[in-house]
Amino acid sequence: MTSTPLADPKDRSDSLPGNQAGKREQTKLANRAAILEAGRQIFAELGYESTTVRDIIRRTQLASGTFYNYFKSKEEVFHALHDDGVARFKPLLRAARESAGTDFQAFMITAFGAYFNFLLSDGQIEREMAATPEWTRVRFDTPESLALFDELKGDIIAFATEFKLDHLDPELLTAACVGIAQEIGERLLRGRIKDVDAAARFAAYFVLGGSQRAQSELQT
Amino acid sequence: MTSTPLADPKDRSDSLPGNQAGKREQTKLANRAAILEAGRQIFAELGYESTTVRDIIRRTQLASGTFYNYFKSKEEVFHALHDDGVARFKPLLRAARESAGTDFQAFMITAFGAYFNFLLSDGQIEREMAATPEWTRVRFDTPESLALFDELKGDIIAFATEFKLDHLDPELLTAACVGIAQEIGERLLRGRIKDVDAAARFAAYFVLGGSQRAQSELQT
DNA sequence: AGCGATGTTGACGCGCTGTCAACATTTCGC
DNA sequence: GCGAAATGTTGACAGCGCGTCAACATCGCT
Repeated sequence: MTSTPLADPKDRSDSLPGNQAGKREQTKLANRAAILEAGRQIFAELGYESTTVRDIIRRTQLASGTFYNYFKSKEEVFHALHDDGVARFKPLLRAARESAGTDFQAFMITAFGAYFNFLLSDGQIEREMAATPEWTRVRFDTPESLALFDELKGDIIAFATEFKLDHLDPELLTAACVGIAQEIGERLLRGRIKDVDAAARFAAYFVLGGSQRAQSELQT
Repeated sequence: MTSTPLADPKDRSDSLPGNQAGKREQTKLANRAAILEAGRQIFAELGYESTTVRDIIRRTQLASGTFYNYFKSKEEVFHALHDDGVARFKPLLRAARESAGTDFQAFMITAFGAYFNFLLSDGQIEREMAATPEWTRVRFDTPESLALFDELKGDIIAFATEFKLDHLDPELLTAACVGIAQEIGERLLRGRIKDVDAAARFAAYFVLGGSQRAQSELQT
């Protein structure tokens, strides 16, 4: 990086109304957005495995080489889209925590419900499964989603402390919650399970009862 | 080029009296086995995504075209290996059911324990994860594994009936068990969780308590 | 031995990948 | 404004994996 010390390099935005950034900056944003949008569509149409970088770039006005100015591979596009989803879901989880206060049960019901509804309505990438052969799945754990898991783990630890579930490994507890959410969520997406609210309540009570039972049995 | 014939042509093993199957049949078996074994190795070394059909066939003595006489794609090889694993695990699950009799708790502990130990010792393909970047997973639901799920679902239904858990959707219950097993199993494989037996007991008690709680709360 | 059946071989055409030199546009000092 | 440098775009290209297929080798049977 050449650190151009002469004059402020990027201060072209001199309080001009409407003129937000340099043209270069604008098209960069636009191109990136175009690639992401094209990727979203193609992944939903062809599934992750079958789509190629060419498929994505062909849906835009850009040349093939340009793709690599923005992403290293289709995987990176998928990651970006996935992280987008995580970012959209995060506030929902936080809302669940805040509205629940210290009520573990309320938290669980709201959180599972939020996740399942999110999958069905907003989970743009997750729909990719619909185009994917029944038997294949690709799943990514981006730093972004790991951060979400950690946040969830924090919540779970807080409640576990509150309810004196002190014999439970938070790692195991979080894993169980995530696994349940994943597996039921997938069946909801595939239409193998229909009733979203019932599923959320089931999952929530399952976790509650499971935690208590594990706690009492694992006293040592 | 190495004009190495596959099985040396001069091997007139027909002198052996106990030679039952035709030579054709034998080499077919041998070739298939060679491809599968090569696939097992390569998948473990490179991970599913990065390995190519060429990588697999290159590790054998066969020509590239021959691969397609046995499998349509690397995916099909992976499926076969996966089904192999399922077939090896199935008896363990059955043993768990039989040794447990009508004891739901014993069944769950044994079953989870069997699965986790299987993953760590025998789960040949699942090791593929070790070579896979931290954040990518590919998972397959072959007919074979779906059959296993169904068998498990049958067991769960039986116990649910026995214990009058009649308000629980078996689909949800099975999904929860599978999700827990998957997620904890993965953490075991990645070394994020260490104690296998503790994990099995946790999972078992979690399912027991979860089922009961969900049953009593979902009375309507 | 001889002949059809069956399996193997590797070269081929195709499409995708990632790169790069040539080109176009923007930015900035003057 | 103007010209040069910085920055971004383009599409052609070499490399490689894919799946096919005609030629070939081997087997099984009479």
